[in-house]
Amino acid sequence: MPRIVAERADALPALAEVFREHGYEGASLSLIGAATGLGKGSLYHFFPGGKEEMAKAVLGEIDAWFEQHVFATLREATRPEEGLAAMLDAVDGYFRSGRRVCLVGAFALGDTRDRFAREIRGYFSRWAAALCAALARGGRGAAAAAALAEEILADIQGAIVLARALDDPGAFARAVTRLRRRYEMGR
Amino acid sequence: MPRIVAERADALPALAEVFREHGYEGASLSLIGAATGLGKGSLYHFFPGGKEEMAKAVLGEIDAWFEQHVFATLREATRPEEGLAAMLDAVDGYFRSGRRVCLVGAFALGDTRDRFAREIRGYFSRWAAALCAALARGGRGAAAAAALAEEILADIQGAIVLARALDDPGAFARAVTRLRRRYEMGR
DNA sequence: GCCGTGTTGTACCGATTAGTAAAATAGTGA
DNA sequence: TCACTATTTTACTAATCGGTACAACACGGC
Repeated sequence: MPRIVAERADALPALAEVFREHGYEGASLSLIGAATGLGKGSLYHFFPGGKEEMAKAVLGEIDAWFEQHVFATLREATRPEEGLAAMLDAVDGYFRSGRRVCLVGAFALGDTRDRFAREIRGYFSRWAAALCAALARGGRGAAAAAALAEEILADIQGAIVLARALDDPGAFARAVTRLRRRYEMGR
Repeated sequence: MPRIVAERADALPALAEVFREHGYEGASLSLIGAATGLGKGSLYHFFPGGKEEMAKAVLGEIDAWFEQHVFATLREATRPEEGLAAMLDAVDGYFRSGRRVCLVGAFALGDTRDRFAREIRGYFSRWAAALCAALARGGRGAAAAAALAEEILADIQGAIVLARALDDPGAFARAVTRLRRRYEMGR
């Protein structure tokens, strides 16, 4: 089995960047080819399902990253506040302190949502569930924890929108420190 | 001057809906034609600048609507809490209680932002400014008012993302009531 | 009725789209 | 070296893209 350097997974980061910047429809095969350095032949060799399979693979990798670095941390932290602080650190890093967009959120706003409804809903609902559980372990009632989890997620996603709209990453950074302070996870 | 039924402004609502659902790139002229009932000839007669002019017109109308129903209300309300309550009512109605997306926010997340950077930034910065002023008149310090205004905007935009992602308009409705309660504007 | 202007339908342009097919290349195990 | 297979290049669809040009149409003033 010829195993050169090329791996399907190697193309995923560049692929993700293209979808993030141009959206699903806007990510043309020529843009994808330029970003990944792969010709159409290679792309369809690795992703026989075309663009849809590429986007699904990207969503899968994003999901796995959050599962590992965010959801698991939230679930496993001995003290819930530590889990929340770790989540904010990971999120701040992942979204490049407001300079990077949430691909899942961007997909959710457009008509692309219907195509990847399962993946999008899974990402956010598992994030909300992990966050909710951590808040509940922190002593809050089930209802309050659920409401708070939703508010925190909305704050993060909204801050990304705002940072892009105002062209001011600071809007995202301020949201993160605001969240850190509110739940007394200051650093 | 022949003044039939057709007015350029008559096409704007349908036009806005197409851009909202499909994004700027995804809003093809055939989709636009189907939604407005106008052929290409008519569209380019009313909007010689093509899609870009159509989108600018839509953004302008949205801006005017918010200026009239949200920003002005925030500025003119005798008691600031009334202005905030009126804003939440207007926003809840405009976004169809979470079943409708914010076109400006959706544009901000994609590469369409660069094309309409001025309009997008203006919309959000004027909204933030009006909200900030109302909060300041309510007795908060300048810095606290600015931070709070940003948080409220992020909460609204993030709730729209969440509602779409989870396919649950309730996520938006809960955010609105949450905001109403927090600032004691219950109804 | 006619004229002029505002509106619309239609044919067309070159460019680009996603995707297919197959020939050519390159690396690996024997 | 050879055979086998993974990978890549290339050429090619058929459809659609945004946009242009222009002829046909509809209406109001006269």
